[in-house]
Amino acid sequence: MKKYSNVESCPVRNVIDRIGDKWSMLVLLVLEEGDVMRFSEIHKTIETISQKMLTVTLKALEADGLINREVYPQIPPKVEYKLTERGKSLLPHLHSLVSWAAENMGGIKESRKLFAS
Amino acid sequence: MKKYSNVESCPVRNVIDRIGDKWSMLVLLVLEEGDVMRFSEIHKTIETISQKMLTVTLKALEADGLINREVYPQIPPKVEYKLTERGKSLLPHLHSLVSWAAENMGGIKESRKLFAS
DNA sequence: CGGGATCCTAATAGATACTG
DNA sequence: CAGTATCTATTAGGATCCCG
Repeated sequence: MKKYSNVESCPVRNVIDRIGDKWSMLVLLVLEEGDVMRFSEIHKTIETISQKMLTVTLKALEADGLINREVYPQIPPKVEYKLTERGKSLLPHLHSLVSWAAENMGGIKESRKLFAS
Repeated sequence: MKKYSNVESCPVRNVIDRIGDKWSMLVLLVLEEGDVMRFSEIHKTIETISQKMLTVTLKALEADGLINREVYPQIPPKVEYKLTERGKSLLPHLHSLVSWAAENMGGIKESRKLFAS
C-alpha cells in the first residue's frame, strides 16, 4: 500500500484545499447560475460574505484559471466575472457532491446527535 | 435567482466543511485502500499527520457515520477503523474529484504562475 | 463601484508530555 | 497502543477606513 507522506505533491489536495475553503465552491455555483456577473451582483447573492473575502476568493479562483475577470475601465468601474472552460468542467463533480450531500444530510445529522449523546 | 444568504442550512456546505478540512479526505481514501486498519497503521500510511489531528479527524468521521470504530478491550489496546456503507457511498464522488484534479493540475499550476507574474 | 490596506479575533493545526 | 491534555504557532476570516 502506498504511503501518503508527501501530502503537498498530491493533486487532489491542491484542489480540495482551494474549493474546500469557506466560499470558493459557493461562488462557483453562483457563477454557474448567473453566467456573467458583476462583483456587486455576486455580493448581493451571497449576502453573508464580507467584501474582503469575496475579493480574496475571486482572486484565488482567477489565479487557478477557474473564472475570468474582465475590467471595464470606466467611472464608476465595472468588473465582470464568469466561469472559464476549466471552471465549467469542474462543476459536474461539485454537483455530484451536492447530490450526495442532499441525500445523506439527514442521516449524518442523526449520526451526529447519537454520537454526541 | 435564489439567494445564498443562509449558508449554514446548505447541506453541501456541511459536507464540504467536513471533507474539506486538512485530513478527512485523505483518511477516507486510505481507509478505502486498507479496508480494516488500526490507528497506528493509518498513522504510518499518512506519515505527516500528527497523532492529535489523526484522532480528531477519525472522531469527526465517526460522528458523521462515515467510518466505524471498534475497540478491543485488551492490553495493549487495539482499535480498528473501517468505512461504513455511507462512507463507501461517498468515495466515488471523491474519486471523481481526484480524477479531475489529476487531469487539471498541470494547467492550474501554469495559471498560477502566469497570474503571479 | 470595486476594490486595497490595516488591524484584530477566532478557529485550526502542530509539538510535547503524559496515561490506562 | 491509542489515545488526552496543554500550550503555542499559524491561518482564515471579519471590521473598518480609504481611494481612483
